[in-house]
Amino acid sequence: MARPKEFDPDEALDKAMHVFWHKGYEATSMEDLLSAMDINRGSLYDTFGDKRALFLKAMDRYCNGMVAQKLTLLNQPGPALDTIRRFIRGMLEMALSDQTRKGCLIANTAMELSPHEKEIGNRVARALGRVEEAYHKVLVRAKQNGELRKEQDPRALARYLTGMMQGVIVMYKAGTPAEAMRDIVETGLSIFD
Amino acid sequence: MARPKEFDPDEALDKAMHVFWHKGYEATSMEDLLSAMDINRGSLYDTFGDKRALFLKAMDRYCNGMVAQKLTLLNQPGPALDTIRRFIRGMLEMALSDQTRKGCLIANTAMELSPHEKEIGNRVARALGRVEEAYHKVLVRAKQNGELRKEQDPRALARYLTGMMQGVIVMYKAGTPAEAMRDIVETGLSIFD
DNA sequence: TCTGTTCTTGACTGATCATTCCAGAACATG
DNA sequence: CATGTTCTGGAATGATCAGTCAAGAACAGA
Repeated sequence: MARPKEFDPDEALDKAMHVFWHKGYEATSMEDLLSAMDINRGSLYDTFGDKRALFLKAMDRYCNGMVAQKLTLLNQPGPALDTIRRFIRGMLEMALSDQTRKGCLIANTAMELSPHEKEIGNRVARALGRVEEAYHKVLVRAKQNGELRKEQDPRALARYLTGMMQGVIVMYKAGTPAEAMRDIVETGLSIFD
Repeated sequence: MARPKEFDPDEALDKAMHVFWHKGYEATSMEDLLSAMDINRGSLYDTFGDKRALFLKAMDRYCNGMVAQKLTLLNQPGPALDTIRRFIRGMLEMALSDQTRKGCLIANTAMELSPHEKEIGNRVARALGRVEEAYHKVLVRAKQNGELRKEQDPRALARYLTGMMQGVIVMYKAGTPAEAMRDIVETGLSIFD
């Protein structure tokens, strides 16, 4: 019974997410967000709250969108270890093809805000936990199928893969050449040989 | 032939380094730096230049101090792989004992600034290169001593260790429990078993 | 067409940002 | 003790920051 919004909130949030993803929280100004989202000040504050609230919504969107979608790739049928190898190599190639070097919003946020912002830190931890669980699930299957050695533990391996991929992100943001990046990933995966 | 400084520039730079290390570049204000360094505005600008110049000096101090010192541990005699294991476990325990979760200034800076600031990015890359070289040197010795399998390449392994440790830092900044951190490191090291 | 609600717009606020500048204090040299 | 240089302290700058607000536009329902 009133005037409808002239913009799509999901679309605007998506734009905001990409700005935070690219520049980080502190380095992003409301001006940056406004021009990227192409809406007005009042609309932004009315719809999303303040900068911090908008950032939390952007994180949620990232986790439920980008991350969740990628993790479904780990549910594919076939040999478990092959699925993992394919997944990790795919993530690397995707990263290498991004000229803007945005990396991963979760990793970026972990580094910038986790130690200082408890609520945000909790979300980061939860997101990383979801990643670990996704690896864990495939690795349990690998174990059952006899694809792992006796001393290899799915939980420890899941944590290892989670951590190693975060390292890949750091090296990639640091501008490491593709060849060195592939060395890291292939050597990391050689644990399954 | 004039009034001497009332403060020790090295000491002040060290304080500044710790602030940047703890809070990051953007989140650190000149006020933060002034109060931590316990000097006055004029003195800061006269001695170190502007914020960016101060940050570069802080980075250099970190690389030539903290990092270089740690890397000498990789030059110790004895079995090469044991040296690496000791080094990496030591780094982990050192990190876990830091309640402030500062992490590593190089990794923090890689994530915050490398993609956006070329000059800073170059320093990050150079620092990571030095780390890789330090690993490489020990790994070449390991190879010569027959501590590595035939298919294991010192260069790839050095890159792998460099990257994996960056991942450890991210996970640690994200607040990952010590137990999970040790899983990551021990699984990562199991590549040498 | 009229009414009521919500959205849009842009000016505005006060705080904080990095940086400059200058007056006076402090010291080494003559 | 006098002089010249450098350092100190703090006020002041203009830019930018996040966030507020009021006036008017736009639309849905009556």
